[in-house]
Amino acid sequence: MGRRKVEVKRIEDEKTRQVTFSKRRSGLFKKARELAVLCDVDVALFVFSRRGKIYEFCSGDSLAKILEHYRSRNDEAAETVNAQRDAEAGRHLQGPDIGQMSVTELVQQEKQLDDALAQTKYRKDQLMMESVMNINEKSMQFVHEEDYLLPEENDFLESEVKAKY
Amino acid sequence: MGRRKVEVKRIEDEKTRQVTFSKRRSGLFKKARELAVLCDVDVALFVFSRRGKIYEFCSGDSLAKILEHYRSRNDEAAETVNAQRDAEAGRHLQGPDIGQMSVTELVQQEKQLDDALAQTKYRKDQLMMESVMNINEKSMQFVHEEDYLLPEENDFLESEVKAKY
DNA sequence: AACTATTTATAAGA
DNA sequence: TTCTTATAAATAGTT
Repeated sequence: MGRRKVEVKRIEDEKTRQVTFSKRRSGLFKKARELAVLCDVDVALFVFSRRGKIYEFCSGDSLAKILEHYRSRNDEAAETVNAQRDAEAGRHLQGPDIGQMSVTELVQQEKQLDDALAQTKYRKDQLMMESVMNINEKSMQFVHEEDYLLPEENDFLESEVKAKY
Repeated sequence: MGRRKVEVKRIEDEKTRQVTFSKRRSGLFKKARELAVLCDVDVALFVFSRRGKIYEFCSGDSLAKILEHYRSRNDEAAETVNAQRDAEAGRHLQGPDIGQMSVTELVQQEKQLDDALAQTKYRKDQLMMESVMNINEKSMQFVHEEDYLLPEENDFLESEVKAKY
């Protein structure tokens, strides 16, 4: 949005970077406030400059109130998850108590869960695709294979299969 | 930015509000990321929908590390313990072998991982926000971006604020 | 979920 | 730094 289109990568020229920081920071806070007001939601925004300045925006209530609200919801979610885990008799995910973990640990845990989830989904899709292919081989032999070589048809098949589960 | 100029006040029509929320939320997160990248600063953004869903953006892991460091700077022993636990984090999520599971089991596992992931994110966000609050409390001054609407005063406030961390 | 008329943000320049 | 302005980007209402 300016005289020229700009690539999204670190601005090397310090003066330009500083000016851009100032302008865009203002714009970002303005938009954060607008989102909060227009859509009646809570927004918390923090920007930490390299020199250690902190710029903060918190919609409406104080951050403390938002956090309190957030905490109660979190606790509810925790109860649900814990109850489920107890019911499962520890069959699967025996991790450390999340409540005791540091931010760094939680970030790491989040990555691992993301990985595990991706692997699980991949394996699940793999199995399901195998099943579908078996069905096709056994009951749909009248279909010409060339039909599936068309990109559109292929994409269609893939997405439909995934969408069902 | 649209067919009409829009007043910055709560959108009463629910459907419109929902659509606007979706659009503007995307835009806000995009701009948050751009600011972080272009200006090489840390940004943390939390949006809480009315239905309790949380959308968060944090630039890199660097912010988590900054916050974590800040949290534990008064407790060197804690850092050591945390580091040890970090190293061991990978051992905690020992589930059954995915390769041996059926589709049904995989679906169940996926749900559990989803839950665990959600829980982890909640807790991470909670801790991050607590950390930010601690920083704000300890640095006696910070920028109130609520004052954004008063450009002159905002500039005055902004000029000399520095956080200690 | 796309489209497009407009408004808004902002990169350069003064 | 502040203002100006050409241009890019976001988005409100529409389909």
